[in-house]
Amino acid sequence: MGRPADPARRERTLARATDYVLAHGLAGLSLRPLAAALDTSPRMLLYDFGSKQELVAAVLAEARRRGAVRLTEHLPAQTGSVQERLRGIWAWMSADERAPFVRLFFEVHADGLVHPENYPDQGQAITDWFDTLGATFRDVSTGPDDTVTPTLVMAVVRGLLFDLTTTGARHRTDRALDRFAELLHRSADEPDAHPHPGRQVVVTRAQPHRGNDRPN
Amino acid sequence: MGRPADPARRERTLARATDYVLAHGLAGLSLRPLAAALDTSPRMLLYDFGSKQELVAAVLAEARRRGAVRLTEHLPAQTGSVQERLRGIWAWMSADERAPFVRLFFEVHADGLVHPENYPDQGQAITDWFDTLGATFRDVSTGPDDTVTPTLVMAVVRGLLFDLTTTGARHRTDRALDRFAELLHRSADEPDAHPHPGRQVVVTRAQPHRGNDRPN
DNA sequence: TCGTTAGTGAAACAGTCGTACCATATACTC
DNA sequence: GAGTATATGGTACGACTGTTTCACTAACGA
Repeated sequence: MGRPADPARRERTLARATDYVLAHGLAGLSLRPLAAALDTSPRMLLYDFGSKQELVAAVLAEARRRGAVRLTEHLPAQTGSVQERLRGIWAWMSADERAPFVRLFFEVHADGLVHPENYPDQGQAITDWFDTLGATFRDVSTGPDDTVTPTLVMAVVRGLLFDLTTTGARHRTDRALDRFAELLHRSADEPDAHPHPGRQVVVTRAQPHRGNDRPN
Repeated sequence: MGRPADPARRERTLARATDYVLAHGLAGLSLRPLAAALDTSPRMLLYDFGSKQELVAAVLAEARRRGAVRLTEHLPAQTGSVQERLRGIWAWMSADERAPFVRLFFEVHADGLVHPENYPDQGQAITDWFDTLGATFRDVSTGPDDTVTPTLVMAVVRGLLFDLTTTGARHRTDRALDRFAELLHRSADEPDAHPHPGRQVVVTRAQPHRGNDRPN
């Protein structure tokens, strides 16, 4: 009885809103301009999502979903040398098509530093990479549950992305990644040519999520 | 003739405003709460700084100045092994006392990605490290004008800071840095055990500042 | 046609924002 | 005292914010 609901409209709005946020960023997001760009009204945005906060959460989830899909279909297995795999990851993540995602990623991180209470599972966005990258770089890992290698690889990629997005120095960042790939490649060839006491298998898998300075 | 100007007041306000921004972040900064916390009025803030934008610029310059002072007095020369130097840099930058600076740093970067026109010299904040770090890690550089090694070192530090501030995983990030230090150390011992054709001295010093997608 | 539910436009509300205007107070020289 | 430049308080403006309220239409089953 009554007019049937149309969930497709909400999905369509969500998709277009995600496009909009990827193009314009999260910081200055406002309902009225967003609604105007989406050929709808702030009234309908609240009708569909309840509040701006929930809308943002839905948009971020959608963006994450899109990024995850693109990634898994791009990193199927470990093929080629360490350098080739690393270069592949870097080329994919630093490509111009990924720039909106990278930008949103940094924006969310920065906002999460000021308002950590709004992003309860942001740490998971980091640790989720472990399984994927751990499998990709198994030959240069220190053990089956090695979290240090994925941590370092992702730190290099994120740090270089930070540099690239700030300076635009494509050549310099490309070469820096090559240098890292070379370092990592050597460690595979000579696993213990120089014994270092600090080298040991890591046991910890998931670290507690920052229970330090903000007691909230 | 007339009442003498009191430039000390502006300096005092700037110092306290910088404290406030380091504590509360840049994103939600508003004149009225800021003025209230500084025992002054929005009227005086505009009187001293002209506009909010100029105030923010002054605060960022002051924050950068503070950070630079602390750094130069902490990294005097290259002492100890590569690992020790790298660990020293990491320990200093990831210390809790630096957290407000790191947070502001990431916040400015994220805002710069959305509004690059507001940060004309942000690329310099990256390339400024080259001289300092180039001197610190001269023994593992590929040449006197090597920008790749400082780029990679800073990328690792920034990427791990990104991880640490998100997940709070102190132990895991510490170990990841140790792993990188080990990789870098080996490359010093065996400078060319494995010849790689891609290895060569970099000539470019300062890259053009991202004149790509935003023609403004 | 009527009842019922979903969708939607317009307007208003209560608040915040940066900033401008106007008056006045303060501290100095002459 | 007058003259003058600096410093400051108070207030209001116009533009924005997320959200709410009221009225209304659209689409269905009975």
